[in-house]
Amino acid sequence: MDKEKLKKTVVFRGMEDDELDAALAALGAAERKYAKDEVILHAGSTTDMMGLVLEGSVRIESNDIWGNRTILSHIAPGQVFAETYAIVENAALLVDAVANRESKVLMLGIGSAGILGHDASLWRLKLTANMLSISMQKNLMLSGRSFHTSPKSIRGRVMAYLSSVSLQTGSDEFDIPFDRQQLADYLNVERTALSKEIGKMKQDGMLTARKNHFRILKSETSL
Amino acid sequence: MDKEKLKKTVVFRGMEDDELDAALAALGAAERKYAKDEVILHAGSTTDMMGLVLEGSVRIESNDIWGNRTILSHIAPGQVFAETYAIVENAALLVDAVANRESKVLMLGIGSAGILGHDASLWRLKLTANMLSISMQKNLMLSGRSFHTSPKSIRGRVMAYLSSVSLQTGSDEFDIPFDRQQLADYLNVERTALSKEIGKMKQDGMLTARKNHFRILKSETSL
DNA sequence: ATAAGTATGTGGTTATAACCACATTTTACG
DNA sequence: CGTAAAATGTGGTTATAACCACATACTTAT
Repeated sequence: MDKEKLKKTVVFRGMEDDELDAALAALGAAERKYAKDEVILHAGSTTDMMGLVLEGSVRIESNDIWGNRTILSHIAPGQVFAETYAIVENAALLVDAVANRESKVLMLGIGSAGILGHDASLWRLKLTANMLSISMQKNLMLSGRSFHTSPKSIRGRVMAYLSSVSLQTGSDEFDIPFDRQQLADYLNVERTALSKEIGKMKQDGMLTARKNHFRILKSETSL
Repeated sequence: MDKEKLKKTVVFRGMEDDELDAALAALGAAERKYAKDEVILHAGSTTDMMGLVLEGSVRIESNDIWGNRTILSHIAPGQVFAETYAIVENAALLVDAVANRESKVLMLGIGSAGILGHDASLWRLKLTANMLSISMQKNLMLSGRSFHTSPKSIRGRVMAYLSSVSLQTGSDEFDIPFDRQQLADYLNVERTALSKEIGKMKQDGMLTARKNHFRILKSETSL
């Protein structure tokens, strides 16, 4: 297990060699190999360990009761999975974690005893802070997406999304990081329907748009 | 500021008196009063402080560029707000935090310097772990909701939701914590349309449902 | 400069869910 | 109980978005 690589991951970022050693020992770090399509963590079970992908890749997928499969995300080397389930007690996994191809994963016991409870060592503080950072970042993405997809109409979603970008950039003119297809996927709508709606919004004088460049037009009535 | 009450909040849970004192001092804890409808944190700005509601209540609302307001949540005493924005650097608030009525709020500087960086004191570790717990819990809710509302059809959403509950309870027969209206709101669909769809799913032999009690029927074809 | 490929927009059709008005069932409680 | 109130279900209509087929614009490579 390559320590230099580990020290660059989101989990162990900022640690010194001795801290890393202590952390790995305390967390019962165990390197495991999985064959392609081998299930690492099963939906419905609980875990006090999270996974850190070392090599290969892990996919998170859902298989509902009636047999429909949805792939939710891919975890690349250096990234973690199942961290939420490991830390929140008694939370059953709603998804499977499956090796996408032959993969090496470092399993880390951060559950209950793992993170809190004991001494105030520096490695523990750093680890917890790193996990906090991971979690909050994810949180920000999730709540943003939730907010942008909660309006029922396409127009509502576009407005919610563009408002956010406008706030982030502090301007009413900006580029978005999506092309039409990606924006449609993000907003959970169909591409051509999105194109149509953006067209209508132009006609209604709400905005101008050309490719991924948008300008918001506030109508006089909204003052 | 009542220390006993603070020690019961999600933020300071598990701290001893002296740890609480140290924490409050290091975070520059400042009690502030807000009048009804006074804006505590403005959308578009950044903050390195989170709020802990002591008295009254705070609402999180969004006002988009075209003037549409959406109330997203209410924060009760003992609960926190803006914690994500405080910790994730340079993240502009997408929402306003507004006093719902005359309220007392404890502002806590947990940003950048606030939480990591320094000594490995016990209070810092506990605080960070508490924040981690808050964040992960929220995370779990958000990703669940996102997953349950991402299918485009009502049927898809119902299936995703019921699958999750079934996994959590480990059974194909269970009660859900929502009545029809609440489930409709949660899944972001219209109540009567939901009732209809559940009716169709019964006809199709996918499930039986009576009020908030459901039983999943796996058809032979899905083996 | 042209052709090929990709991204975006548009018209028409269909499926679906919102919406409205009301019937029926269930629950609460005097 | 028995009645009022609340929750749930149903039929019919309309609005909306998905879907399909294709036109147009823009990009890239040769």
